[in-house]
Amino acid sequence: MSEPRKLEVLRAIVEDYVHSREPVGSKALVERHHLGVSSATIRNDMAVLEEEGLIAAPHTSAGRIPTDKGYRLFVDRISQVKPLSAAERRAIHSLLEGPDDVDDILERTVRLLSQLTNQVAVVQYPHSNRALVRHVEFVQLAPKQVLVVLIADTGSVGQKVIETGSDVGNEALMLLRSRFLGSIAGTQLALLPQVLPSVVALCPPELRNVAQTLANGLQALSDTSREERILMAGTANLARSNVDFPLSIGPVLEALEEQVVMLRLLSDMGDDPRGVTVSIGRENPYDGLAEASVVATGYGSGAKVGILGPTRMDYPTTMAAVRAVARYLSRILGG
Amino acid sequence: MSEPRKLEVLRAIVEDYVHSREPVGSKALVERHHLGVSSATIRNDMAVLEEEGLIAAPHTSAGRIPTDKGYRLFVDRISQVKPLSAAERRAIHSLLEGPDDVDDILERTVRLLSQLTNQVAVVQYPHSNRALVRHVEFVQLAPKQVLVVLIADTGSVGQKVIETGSDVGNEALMLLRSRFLGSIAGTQLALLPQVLPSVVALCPPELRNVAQTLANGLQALSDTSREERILMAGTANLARSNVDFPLSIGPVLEALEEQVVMLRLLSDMGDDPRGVTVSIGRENPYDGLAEASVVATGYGSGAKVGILGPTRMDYPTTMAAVRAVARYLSRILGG
DNA sequence: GGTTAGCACTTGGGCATGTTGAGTGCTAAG
DNA sequence: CTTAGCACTCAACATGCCCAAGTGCTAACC
Repeated sequence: MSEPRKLEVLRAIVEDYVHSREPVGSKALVERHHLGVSSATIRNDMAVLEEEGLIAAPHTSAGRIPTDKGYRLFVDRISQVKPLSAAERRAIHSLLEGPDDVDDILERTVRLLSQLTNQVAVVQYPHSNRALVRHVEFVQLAPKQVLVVLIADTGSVGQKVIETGSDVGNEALMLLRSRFLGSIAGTQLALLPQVLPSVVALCPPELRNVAQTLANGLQALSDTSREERILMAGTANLARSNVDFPLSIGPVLEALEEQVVMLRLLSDMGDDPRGVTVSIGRENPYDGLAEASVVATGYGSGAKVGILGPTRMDYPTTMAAVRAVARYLSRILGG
Repeated sequence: MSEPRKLEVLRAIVEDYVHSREPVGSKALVERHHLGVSSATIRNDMAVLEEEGLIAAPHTSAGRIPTDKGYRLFVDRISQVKPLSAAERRAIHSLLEGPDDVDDILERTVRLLSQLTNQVAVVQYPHSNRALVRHVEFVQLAPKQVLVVLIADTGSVGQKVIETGSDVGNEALMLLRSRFLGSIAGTQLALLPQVLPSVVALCPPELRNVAQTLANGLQALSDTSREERILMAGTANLARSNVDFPLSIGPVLEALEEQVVMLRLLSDMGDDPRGVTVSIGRENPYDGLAEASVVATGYGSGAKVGILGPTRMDYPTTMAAVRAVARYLSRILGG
């Protein structure tokens, strides 16, 4: 049996199944694709594919459907990225226009991606490790409550209310503000842990406690700031594509709601040199996503964009869309 | 026929249907509820109820299910709010602990509410009309880009990137900042539209253009600030409760994703003096929610909290939960 | 008048049975 | 290695049947 044809058969099965949603049989296969052989030969090939765990039959007299492993092989070795249509390119281009506000851009991106792919789109807030501290503000909200605001030169703003053990006077707060600002303005957010202690140390002893608390707050802001948040759109697509599997949609929605799960998932997916990374079905660490695949890639300086959908999805097109969107996103937001 | 019993029958039908999910017949009714009459009598009553459009039969030989109108009557005149269980009270109480950060509180609230009711919970960011301007910051991001930050004394922070037509020097920006800050610090956000123009007018002529642009930005921030956003949780509950109606879940997810739709919906629901407002099925303006009900109420100074679920829901319990959560929310966040 | 028992009638759901068609695996020949 | 042929399997569909739940109606009852 010829190895190339075997792959060709797998490819045909995947493609047919993806858009018919029905197990595909040997006869239908030879009709729709002009492989130069008869259905009997295909049957033999399919038997082998099944033995190798690449396809499976729901029941005896049904056609075959790809397994997770089958999709994996398809994605890795067979499929080639499909170019986007002109309309799609245009839609992405129009992202370039409009306001430069990060929030706006991300929101529009995630919507666009969900429409492009008909899946749930997810985007992580951009990493701002290289971002520099632009401004620091301490605002007294209540006697023992201070709002700490950290503004980066990227335009990202982090805020947090912290409790100061004791009552800080407004003048003291102003003093601390200018101290902090003077010392850390212009430094990278990522370097804050190294810089902050010395600022605290230089404060007058009676303010040192408060200064430490504030420093902790700033620290926390720089860590968890916005890059630990995600935005998503198109959850309704889940209902559309899964009319036959209404069962599995619950766990998927749960996973999507748990930002922690999604962040974990996204960051666990290494960066494939080929452009996009795909995680298929049970390859996913989270059980609720056993019937789902994630197609994602990095953009900017390491944050992720991607989509989530049923394992039975059109990988080539989806991968193309994700890749294209990520590229534009990188371009707009800069490295 | 006695009017009170008729209502009693409707109540019984609603209650049974809500937790059995099956049309309820006359015989089952007399068995489960000790109404002092026979099934034949109930049948007569049911015929009347059907005539009045309060209940309907899916097909000839099936029991009856409540119509939207039936639920409406039930909610308005029959049901009495069920007291929460001790465990539920405890869960809500524990909201009082933990950080005072508005975002944290809202997030925990919405999660709690969705668990309490097994529905999708929605909460609108608190209205901050009474909020005072605490701080204003202009940060230059690029030659023609300025980040405008508006901080209120409630701890809410709004930010927006705006394009200034021309290049503003840093000194000019600092000047403008102190002008604005001096004039509007301490004023209510709601009053900004009246105050801002005079600030602009007092600026040196060469800066007036920029000042106007910045003022517009501030204006926009105070309008749309955060009260125009909503937070939600528990979308997975949709899948759970709707195993039989997998069809309708799509449109509902769409509606939930459109913050505009939800905001409209929430604000269209007047504030019922009895505590909570209910919008049932087709009473909802949005078509996708024709099979859904919304139970909501105001908290704090006018923002809304509530839940969304299938028309077939346990209204008394749900209403109790929403009301209780709203009360605690008001207490924590203050009027 | 309201209530009730009784009864004929409707109808969806469950079940057993039969039929069909897609699809397989195997074998033997090319 | 490929292919034609064939027996076999099995989900999906259809058909017919019966049953239980439920209704609406009528006539008697209090």
